Amino acid sequence: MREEDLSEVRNLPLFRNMRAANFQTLMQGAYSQRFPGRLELIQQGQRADFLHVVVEGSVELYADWQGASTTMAVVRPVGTFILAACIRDLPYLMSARTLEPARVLLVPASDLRATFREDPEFAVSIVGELAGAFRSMARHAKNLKLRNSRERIIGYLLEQSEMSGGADQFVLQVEKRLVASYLGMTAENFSRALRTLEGEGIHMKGQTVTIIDRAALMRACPPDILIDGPDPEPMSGGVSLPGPELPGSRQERRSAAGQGGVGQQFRDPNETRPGRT
Amino acid sequence: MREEDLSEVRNLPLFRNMRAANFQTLMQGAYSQRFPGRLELIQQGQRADFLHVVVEGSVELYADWQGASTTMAVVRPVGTFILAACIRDLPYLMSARTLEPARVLLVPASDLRATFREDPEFAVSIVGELAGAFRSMARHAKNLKLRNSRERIIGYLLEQSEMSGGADQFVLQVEKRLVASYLGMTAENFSRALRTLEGEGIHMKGQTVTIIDRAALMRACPPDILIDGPDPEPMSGGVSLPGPELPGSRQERRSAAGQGGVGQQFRDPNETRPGRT
DNA sequence: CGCATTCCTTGACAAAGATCAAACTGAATG
DNA sequence: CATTCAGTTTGATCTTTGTCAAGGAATGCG
Repeated sequence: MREEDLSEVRNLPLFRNMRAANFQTLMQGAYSQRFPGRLELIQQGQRADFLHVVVEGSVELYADWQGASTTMAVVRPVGTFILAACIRDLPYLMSARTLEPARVLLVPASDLRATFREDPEFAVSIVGELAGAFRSMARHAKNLKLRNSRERIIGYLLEQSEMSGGADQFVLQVEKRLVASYLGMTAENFSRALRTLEGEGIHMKGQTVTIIDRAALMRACPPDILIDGPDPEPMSGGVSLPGPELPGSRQERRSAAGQGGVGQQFRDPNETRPGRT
Repeated sequence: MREEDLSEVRNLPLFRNMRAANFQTLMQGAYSQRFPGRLELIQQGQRADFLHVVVEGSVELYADWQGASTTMAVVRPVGTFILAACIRDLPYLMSARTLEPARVLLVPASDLRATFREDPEFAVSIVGELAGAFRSMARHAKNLKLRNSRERIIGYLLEQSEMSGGADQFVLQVEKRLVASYLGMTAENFSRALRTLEGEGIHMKGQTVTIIDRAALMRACPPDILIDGPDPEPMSGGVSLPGPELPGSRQERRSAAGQGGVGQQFRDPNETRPGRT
């Protein structure tokens, strides 16, 4: 594995604080591998033998049942996935495929578990990572259950804007169909909903989103750090879509777990009207 | 705290394997508290100061946004909740309220984190618990995204049957409205859907469910261990509804964590019983 | 016991979302 | 530069699900 990649991995929240010797041991058992685009890396139901770390490219996590399929997350450098399955030594609940050519670091799950007992700092990192992944998934479920499709779209776009440092214009990082699937709707519905958002605060041209009337959008879907936020200390773990890039910076890539959201406020927890569900 | 309760707690997957001395220390900082029914224990957005262990009664985890509200889980003895928030020292993503009078053990999050570094076995338990909670939440999201309401209901009932040891008749453990909310639909829709399932494999009388035609149900919603199953080694963490009881055993209560279906027994005779409160 | 809640059910209706088919777009390719 | 192909958009239509309103059943309490 290349030095540079090693140091990137070493800087992951997951590996950052462990003892150098243990990191070295872990990495000796690991290996880095290149994959072409659109290749299935793992299938749901398989056993978890390796923790996966995306070093380059991007990987989609998805799930299917009875012919239906849904995107659960996209992981970009440097993010990890299927940590939970490795820890528990159980079958994956999701499948993974590359969206584009990618390089992935594979860390044997057995080494992972062994090192966990050896190195308290590593254990702390692992548990923090997992807790973050849990919270991300909880947010995902809340989003699906508490908002309708229109609101989820607005929430997503505002979140993307937030991740672009609050910019009013940014570029979607993934295909719309994939965003639609992630947000739990059909591509057609997503398209139509975007259409109706034109003139209500959003302008779209290709993959470029422009926020015209932020206030109106926030009225239509008040952001909530208990749904939209990333947690303050970003975790990888691949439970969200990647952040956007600003228009005209095509090759600049950040971690999907990346930037923390600012400027979002709590809602008053006391106002509870009859629920939607 | 009562001896008996302590030993129950000691037998939780989370505390079972830790060193006796550490368990004792943890429990010394902890305290047990009684709450009346329908009382809000924690509100989403609050800071996580204590890990909660339900010793008696039952607790609902729910979330709301803009007046809408949805049930995320119900925790019964002996199950834990909000572990992830404690680990990360971040605000809860969910609120919790008692459904009935309950007794809850409160373990200071700081003690939890300290003990984590001290005791590798405890660390292993924590991470296992969290990994399980993550997977449960992932299942929940998959269920919502890949199945329609009718299928989710069938899946739920088949799962409940499974938890009753495959019995064809069992009693719902929680109000239907709550099940409906958990499954991501309105109570009205739930009621109607159940109605149409009469004569298609299900018979309902009050809270008692009878499975008439299991094969038909499994055709309508093929069970999938990557959605419905509990993981082999059951975790608590409160990310599912509790298991049913067989008709005519009203007072027999099992752990919500015991989603793992059958045969989870407590009572491990080699026991330490730490002190006070 | 009867009243008051709370939960559950039902009906009529409206809205949201899915499906199917077809056309359009834009980038990659020969 | 035409072709191709995946992705996107659009329209028409249908299904699913939510909403509102009201009645019924069960339960707890005075």
